[in-house]
Amino acid sequence: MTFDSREHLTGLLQAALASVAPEHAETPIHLERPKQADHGDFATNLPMQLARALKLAPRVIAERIVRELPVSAEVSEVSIAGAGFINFKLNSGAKTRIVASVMEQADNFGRSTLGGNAKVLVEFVSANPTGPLHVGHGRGAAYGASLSDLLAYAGWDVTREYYVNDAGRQMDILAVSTWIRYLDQHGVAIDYPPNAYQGVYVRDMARQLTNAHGDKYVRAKLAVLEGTPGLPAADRADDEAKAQREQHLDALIANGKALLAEDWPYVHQHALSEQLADGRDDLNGFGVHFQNWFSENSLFDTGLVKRCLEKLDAAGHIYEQNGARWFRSTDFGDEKDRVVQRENGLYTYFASDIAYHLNKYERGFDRMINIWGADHHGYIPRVKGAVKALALDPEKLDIALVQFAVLYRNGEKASMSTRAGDYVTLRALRAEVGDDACRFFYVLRKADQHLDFDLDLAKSQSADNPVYYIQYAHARICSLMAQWNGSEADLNDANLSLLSNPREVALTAFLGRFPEVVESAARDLAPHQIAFYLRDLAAEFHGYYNAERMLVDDAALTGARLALSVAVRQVIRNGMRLLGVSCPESM
RNA sequence: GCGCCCGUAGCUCAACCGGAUAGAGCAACGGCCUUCUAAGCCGUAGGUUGUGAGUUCGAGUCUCGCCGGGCGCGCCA
Repeated sequence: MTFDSREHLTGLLQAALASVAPEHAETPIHLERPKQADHGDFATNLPMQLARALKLAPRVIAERIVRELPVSAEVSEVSIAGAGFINFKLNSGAKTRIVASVMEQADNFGRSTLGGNAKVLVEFVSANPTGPLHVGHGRGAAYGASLSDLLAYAGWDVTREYYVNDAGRQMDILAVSTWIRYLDQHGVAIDYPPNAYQGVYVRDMARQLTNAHGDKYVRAKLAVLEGTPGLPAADRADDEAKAQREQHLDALIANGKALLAEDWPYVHQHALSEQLADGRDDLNGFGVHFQNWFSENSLFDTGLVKRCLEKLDAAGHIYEQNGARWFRSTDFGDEKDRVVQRENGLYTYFASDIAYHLNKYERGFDRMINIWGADHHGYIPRVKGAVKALALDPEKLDIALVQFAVLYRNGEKASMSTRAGDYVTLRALRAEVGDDACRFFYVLRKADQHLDFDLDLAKSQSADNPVYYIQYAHARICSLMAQWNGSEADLNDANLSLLSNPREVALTAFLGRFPEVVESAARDLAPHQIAFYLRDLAAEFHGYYNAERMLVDDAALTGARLALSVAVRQVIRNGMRLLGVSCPESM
């Protein structure tokens, strides 16, 4: 197994180092895979790292290290090159062994213990349950799910969590939106506020209310509108008009709460659970699953928000000003202090978020990863600040930002306007391009890069589409196996030494990289590395397939080549599973 | 204005935490199907890594300035 090869070479180098420069024996050995094949299978820049400390030319150090290198049967050639690299070539046995390893470890090939079974919480999506998920949430979902699966594969104990913003004004707006639609359906025509939720799903929920409880929630128009400032002209976009619209909406909410009294929570709850169920259904269909749906309201119910602020207060980080209570986040690197409790007594979103993070720490995770939309980056200092103020370890908290995804159709941007309610939903995107292409395209870019999502390309069943390219390699191998008149188990005894042509050697080396890619991707929180690796692996296989015939008269050679092919298929499966993309057996 | 992120082939993006000659895929051009799936393969062309300095054996990668783009700067969430 190549991983052993890496460790093996490290051991040889450490031994040589101990004798050449005992005082620097602890220097970390960095082994890399050279880009160029003639630079060998592995290379180290160790001599260059030592050059300054030893005050010697790198090549001189390289010569001394090579002289002291223990003899190894695994290594066929050691050379000094460039400014002071030491290049290693492995013997062919060491390389083809990887094929047997893949077959033996099967679904577990590439699995790592890097995470040391540490408990990590990955929180993602966490969209307000006020309407269907859109394509921006989709990227967070795809990234979070793949990252979680990747971390689990790399040895972490992963918990996937969705933070449900079920408290606060946005939920009230959804409830009042539903109620106004409901009233309209019962002949009580209220001008629909432009800042209420516009989507057709609001009407659907209103109808559901009627189906369940008839006209129970109908109230007189005058009562509903009582005390509201009214709506300014629709074409006014000045600050005064905007403020008035907000006041109008808040007054409608207040009236709703008063008029419906104990029935208001029902309407509120109905809207919440409908939207939550819709989102959950959507995500499940997308292959995105959560262990926890964490309610923001529960933080108030259990008194944690209060306790949390008391704790901060006791530590002297809270003060009062203008009737509100402020957290002195500037003491912890934020650019200004932040309100945690408003003049009207209500807690801000930030207050419950502090409590949420305290709760995460109290649950005993070794590490927490928040996946946020990049537009929230300004929020990082205050959350980190709150964590520090609570005397918790900020190093345990990682915040991964996901940039926007912009859809392109026929070369033009697709509309993403939330206000008009005509934005592209995740569900619509999934239906249009399919879950496989969707998941793959979302993670084909580094998360912190803007993503141009080309709908036409994702849909195209052509060579241009990288999803099919990889799936096709997998299907080809399945097809080969179906046509071969042998049993797969026999491949375990294949004579791998027959895999000697350059393409075969290159392909086996490529398979050996997979565990390294898994670790690197996990370390960098970068599942896109898996996607790139798989595409390159598929390319390597397609090239091999076109150059050599697999099913030949020579049974031994056929066996060796099919063993290699099956190993490729296995690695494709393992990688695609991390990305949540299927591997059809035929296309 | 201040803060964070980003500028790599015509386009979309990689580049193993500072390494060797910066790599893929589209698009362009030229080849390969009477044999295992042409959703494929082979080849050609395409670059002063936005720009100017600095750090050192060595910079796409680190530091600073400038230019250009995105986002954020609520008692919203």
